Amino acid sequence: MDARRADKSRSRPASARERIDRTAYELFSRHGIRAVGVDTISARSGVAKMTLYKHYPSKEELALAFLRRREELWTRSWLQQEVERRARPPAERLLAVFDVFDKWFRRSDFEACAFARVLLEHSEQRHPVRIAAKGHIETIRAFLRQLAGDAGVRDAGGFARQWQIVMMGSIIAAYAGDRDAARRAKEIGLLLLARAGVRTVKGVQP
Amino acid sequence: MDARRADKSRSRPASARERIDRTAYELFSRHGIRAVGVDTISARSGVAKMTLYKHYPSKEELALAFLRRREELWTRSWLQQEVERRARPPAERLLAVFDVFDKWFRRSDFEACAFARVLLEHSEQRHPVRIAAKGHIETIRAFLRQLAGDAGVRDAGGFARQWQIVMMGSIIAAYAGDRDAARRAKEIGLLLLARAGVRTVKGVQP
DNA sequence: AACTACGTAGACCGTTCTGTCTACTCTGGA
DNA sequence: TCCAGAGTAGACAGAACGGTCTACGTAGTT
Repeated sequence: MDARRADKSRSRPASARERIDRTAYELFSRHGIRAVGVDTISARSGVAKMTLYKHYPSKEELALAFLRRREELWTRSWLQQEVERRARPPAERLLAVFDVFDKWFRRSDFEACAFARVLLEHSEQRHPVRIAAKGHIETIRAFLRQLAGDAGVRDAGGFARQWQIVMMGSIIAAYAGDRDAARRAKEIGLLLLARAGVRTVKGVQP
Repeated sequence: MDARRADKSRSRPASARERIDRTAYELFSRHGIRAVGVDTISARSGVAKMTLYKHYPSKEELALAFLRRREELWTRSWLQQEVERRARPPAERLLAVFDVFDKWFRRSDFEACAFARVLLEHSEQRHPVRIAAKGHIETIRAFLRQLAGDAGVRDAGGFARQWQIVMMGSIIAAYAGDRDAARRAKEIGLLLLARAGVRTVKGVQP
């Protein structure tokens, strides 16, 4: 078991669990939870259904695990990492969100925001999956609030909420076909920063 | 038949077709297309399934009819009407969108944007329902573009796209729990109008 | 009185859904 | 050598899905 952990990074054949997680991530990200059945995940991952249910007692648990993975891979390892790589000053980092989005929106496999999709998929207020999706959206906002605070914005909380409105709106717009949604959103971002009295090097591209 | 048409506005018992449309509207608006089965619509409307399939040859056709009805009731009879009722000058009308949204977001039965939900529900690019949802989003944007043009905005098309980004973002934010999303969005709207060089009576509330 | 248009109830079909069960195989230690 | 752990294939259950069919009821027209 320890040996198994040790060379996790090595090119060992992926464990059943990993294959389940990866496949669920791909399919749930792209199509949503409702649109993907466990049979499909079982087949596409090459893992027997019984094994899947040994790791996750229900589809709902699998969905929750998917959302956690989405936060790990999309929010943290991708969005935050990319933003921090592209700029140092917090205000520039906020703007960099839209540079990262710009590349994302132009990918042929652009899949939109999994958290928003899952949120809209579940209309029942107290549904665990909906609550989880809300939580992951809050995680993103906490990151924005941190940047806004570091940039010297007075009401960092309110600012972050406005920034996130622009972010989510641009994602839907892009999914509806507007390839330039990120550029338009960045312009709005510049207005928000200007009003907050934050100086920026107006538009640092990659 | 003519007699039936004549007193359509009278308090006659609703026809089967009307009951189907009304029920489909309520359920699809709130829960999405995938989450609602035809059996449920049949049962809740009190209309036999065969009658439903006599009016709509498939669930997909019913979904398309729902989207058309949503445009009729939500976009035109509600959003546009309310906006035009609340203000006369085009710039004020643009801002009024967020006053209307504010009331909407605070309703206990706030159901978010059906077009966005349906768009995210259908990942297949060429799916008729997805294409229709895109079209209805464009209809809303055409309304915004008209107002922006009337307000003297130079690039009315681009301006409308930015306005819609803020609108859609605020809807998702509200659905994720931010009751004040409309107020925040209106502030962004003021910035956009100011930058476009449009004078406004900063914040005319109902 | 007979015809037509519209609607009903409910059985039914084939498929897909989540979730369970059995019986078997492989592999890595003790 | 034997055993435990992990995984396999595939059948299966029970419900829900979209969609079809029959046989019947009823209201209005001619």
